[in-house]
Amino acid sequence: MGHLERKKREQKNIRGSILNAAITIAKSKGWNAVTIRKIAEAIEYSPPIVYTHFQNKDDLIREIIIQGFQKLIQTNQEYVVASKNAKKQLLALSVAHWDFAVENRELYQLMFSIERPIPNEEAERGSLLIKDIFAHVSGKEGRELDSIIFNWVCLLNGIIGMIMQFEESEHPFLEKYAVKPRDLFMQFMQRFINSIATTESLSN
Amino acid sequence: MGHLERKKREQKNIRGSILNAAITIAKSKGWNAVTIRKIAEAIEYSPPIVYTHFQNKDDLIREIIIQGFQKLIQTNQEYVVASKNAKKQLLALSVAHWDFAVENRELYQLMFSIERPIPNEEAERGSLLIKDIFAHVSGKEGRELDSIIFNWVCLLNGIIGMIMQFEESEHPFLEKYAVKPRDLFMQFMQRFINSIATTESLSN
DNA sequence: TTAAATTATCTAACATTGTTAGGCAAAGGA
DNA sequence: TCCTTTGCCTAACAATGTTAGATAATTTAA
Repeated sequence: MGHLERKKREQKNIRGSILNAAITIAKSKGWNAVTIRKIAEAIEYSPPIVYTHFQNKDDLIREIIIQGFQKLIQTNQEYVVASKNAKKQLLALSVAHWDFAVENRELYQLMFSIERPIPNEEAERGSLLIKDIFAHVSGKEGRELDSIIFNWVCLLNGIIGMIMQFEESEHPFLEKYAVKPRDLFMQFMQRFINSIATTESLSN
Repeated sequence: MGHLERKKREQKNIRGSILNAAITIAKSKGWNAVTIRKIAEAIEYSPPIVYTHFQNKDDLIREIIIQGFQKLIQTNQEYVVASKNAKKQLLALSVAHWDFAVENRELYQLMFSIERPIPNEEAERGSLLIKDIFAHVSGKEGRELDSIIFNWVCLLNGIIGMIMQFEESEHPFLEKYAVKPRDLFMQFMQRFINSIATTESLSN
């Protein structure tokens, strides 16, 4: 009866392998190339095995997204604890998103894709940390605070998505600026943070 | 030989019907349901007819996107000429995007989808009008001006995409605000515009 | 230990997709 | 009238997600 544990672990490993295989394929050939058969081939099982671990392909993708948000939350926390004052934490938070997006490009694109309206409790969970920091820097609360965070998220994902697109298509915009995309991004976010910061928090 | 003209027109009509059919299907069942066979059925032709007018499905979609940008540019112009001073024009420009996005929801999602890195000269063309207005309001030029416009576009599409997503998933965020999404959007954009406007243009 | 039952996995098939090859029939030109 | 071109179709291909049913392995019960 103690085998049940090992069994479950093995099952989970298959589940994990499926998820990993999907991400690996996406990394090298894009999400369009992520196919049940290719996943099966990668993990050396037959295609139907996927359906013993996921209801269908959408379910599989959703799982990847959820894990993505968990990972992002973790990155956020790591970056935030590394910086002292709240204003710097806000920039750190922004940069955390950027670095996550660069490191997990495909995953990020999936997570924030407009076409996939997936409401995620994970995202909700992560917003607690964010809310704290924003409250501190902006001095706002309640509705106004929500609105600022909303603004930030939009700006953040808008910029990241756009710079990524520019990079892919070798858009002249990036050449014009002789700075690295990451620095460019930081400039943008710094400006936004300054615009919402109280004069108090501006002093340091 | 004069028939050539009429013939071409008829050909173009098929082409147009294909595009229309694709958009109609997308409107009612989403882009995933846009399929060569369904398009063919809608226009009462056989599937291969599509390939006499488009190289492949991607080509068809690209064409839809290009026409979308042309339409958006037109909307922009209409809204801008209807407002007098530059600052109001800037808000008008923002609202034009919003209204276009609401009226052509699926098209908009397609046009600004992260997953589809399509560099479009059309978008470039439309940016001329935008650049003028921004230059006037912000008093900037060159690199700084580009950067502000970039910021605006990111914010704009970020907010629109996000509010749309919230609407679809009946996210509590929208309930908390007892305002209509459009008004909420205008608030956000107004704040941004104020933040970039020179003190000069702030006076009126 | 052995028979039964359960579980893990596979092979084979299905319908749906994009796409292409090849043919037919109408129209136009000689 | 015959030949060529054109417009369109039927039929097929391969790749996709997904399911049904069979088989092999393992666990349980006797």
